[in-house]
Amino acid sequence: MIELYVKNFRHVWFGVAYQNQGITGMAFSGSEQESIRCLLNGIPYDSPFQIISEPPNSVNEALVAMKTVYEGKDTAEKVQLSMEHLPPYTRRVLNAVLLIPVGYVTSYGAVAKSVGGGARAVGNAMASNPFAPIIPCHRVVSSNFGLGGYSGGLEIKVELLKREKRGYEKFREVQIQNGQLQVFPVEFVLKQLETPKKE
DNA sequence: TGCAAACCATAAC
DNA sequence: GTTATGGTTTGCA
Repeated sequence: MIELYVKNFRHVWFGVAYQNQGITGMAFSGSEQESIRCLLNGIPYDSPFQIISEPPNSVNEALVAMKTVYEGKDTAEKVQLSMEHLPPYTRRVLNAVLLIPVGYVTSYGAVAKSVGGGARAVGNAMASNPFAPIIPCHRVVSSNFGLGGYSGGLEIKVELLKREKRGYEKFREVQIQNGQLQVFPVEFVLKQLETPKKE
């Protein structure tokens, strides 16, 4: 049995799917219905589920963590995610993306270089990320610092990035499992965003 | 700048 | 097996 939990923080509905003592998916949106719909999207069509109001501790922590990331604050605690149901490559990508610090972004190609595979494959992994925004796929953008895409809508992606602005100026590298990943200040994206289109 | 061709894991047939 | 499909990238006119 899959259990679904949704909770409203300041007009945003955060939801978590819980199965076998583990968190298998999450979603957020402006309406309760939509959040539940997204959660259901991530589970097999005919699996039984129920919506529950009293979440266990781990779920509650996840909900709070989601809210924290959503608001652009620095995340303190790590949430335990179960990714066994995901394809191996997707898992590698998601684990790498998880290490992108607040205030920085990277590109699909850069992620690809650090975990193997190609940029488009990384894009696919992002598109199927069940753990947004905890796994910060919003911090992955095009190589030219264009936005790229976002399943939840590009506006949300921009909002999240704006809130994560930290005033960094230089790129840097972070250690991931078996390599390094270049990350760049989120400002690079925001700046390019406001460059006026030329007439 | 714009377009075409390479790129690569997954899901769907 | 094979094909189709992207939240890409790069090169070249």
